[in-house]
Amino acid sequence: MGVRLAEFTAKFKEAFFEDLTTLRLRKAQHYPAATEPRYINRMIEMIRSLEASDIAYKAEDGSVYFRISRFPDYGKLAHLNLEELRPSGRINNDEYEKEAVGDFALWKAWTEEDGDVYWDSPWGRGRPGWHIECSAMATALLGPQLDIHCGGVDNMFPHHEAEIAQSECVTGKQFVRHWLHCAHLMVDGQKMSKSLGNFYTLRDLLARGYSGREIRFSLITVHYRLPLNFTLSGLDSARAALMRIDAWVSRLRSLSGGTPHETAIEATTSADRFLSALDEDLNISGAMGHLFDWLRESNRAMDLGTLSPGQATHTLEEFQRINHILAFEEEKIRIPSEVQSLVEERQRARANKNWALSDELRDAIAAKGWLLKDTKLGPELTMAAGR
RNA sequence: GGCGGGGUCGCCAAGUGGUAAGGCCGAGCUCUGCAAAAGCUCUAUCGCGGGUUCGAUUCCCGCCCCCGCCUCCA
Repeated sequence: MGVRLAEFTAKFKEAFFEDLTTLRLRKAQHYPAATEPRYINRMIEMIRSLEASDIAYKAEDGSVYFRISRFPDYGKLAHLNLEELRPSGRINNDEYEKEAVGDFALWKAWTEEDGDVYWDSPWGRGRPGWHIECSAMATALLGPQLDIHCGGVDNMFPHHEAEIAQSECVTGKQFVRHWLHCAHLMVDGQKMSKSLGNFYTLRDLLARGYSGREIRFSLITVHYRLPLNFTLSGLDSARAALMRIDAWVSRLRSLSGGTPHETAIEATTSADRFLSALDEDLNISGAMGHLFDWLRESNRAMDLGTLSPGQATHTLEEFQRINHILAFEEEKIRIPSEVQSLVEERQRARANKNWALSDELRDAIAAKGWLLKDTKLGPELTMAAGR
């Protein structure tokens, strides 16, 4: 209350962009805001165009609605037959001044509770409807026709239907060539919702000691059209799988050298197999299967000593082709100096074969939340995941 | 009720008309000051009942169960 809209939304935007970085998501070229004047103007323009062709009408409450009877394809995307819709009880007919229940708002007349959030329009003060915002911004930036439009399945109806209706009535062109609808995110077997309180924020998970790439891995493992049940044990298995990839990469690195040389075992080009799996409607699980097959095969070759330095270099280069997509490389973790000095002290104890002190120091390090393991390349630290 | 998406090893998850990828966990072995880690190896007959077929987890029919949407919060 009393907080300006822009001020209120700023912190959420900031958190959103932080999250993108944490999850290693490539940034989009544009992040349009529906409140920008150029888009508000475009929305108004579109609504005027619809009004001119008698598809939009202004109702008594001052709001402008889309007359869905003028767009026969409305409901086609979601396979809904509008005549057979079951009244869900959620609509209170008397509350609206619409001609038909299904008509959706293009422009909403200002009401008391909108406060200072309003724009002037040919229909008076008000604000745009949700659907027109997307049509206006999308067509402004991408033109009248989109190759791919993504969104959650839950938005298929009515939102995507409305977008199609508005856009096509204005531009006269097919709005979207391909729709990619992704399934819901579930948490611990239930739909994630505020009322159930069964949600984790990215910050919660980071605070529990999980890293961005572990969360990324966990989220990536399921096909986009299938619901993903997010669990902490899923994160644990992501962590284990990533450590295995890390170990493989560092093993290849220490072996690599010289001129890249193709290996006999992956003459079938593992990276190609990975990528062509993704070409099949983003079959990430199939692609990951290829990655791990490849990992095992080259590990076996290294065990047998049949992988040459040049082949190791080549394998790393091939891996980069898919890591470009996966972005699974290890992150630099910041080790507190107090922990670091304990590690150094322990190394001295080990050099003196003082195993008792060494073990004691490892416990001390563990008490500070770090897991230490001795590898051929020296001690390695991992942040312990909490519960 | 309508529409859509699912039910595959303890958990996660691919896939195909000819007898089931992969990951995690577990077990065994190797390595190792110990502990780990890491590497290798091993582990399913695909919700239920019919049908089609030489052969079905994969096709058809019926049923059961789970999830989502069914209109103005964006």
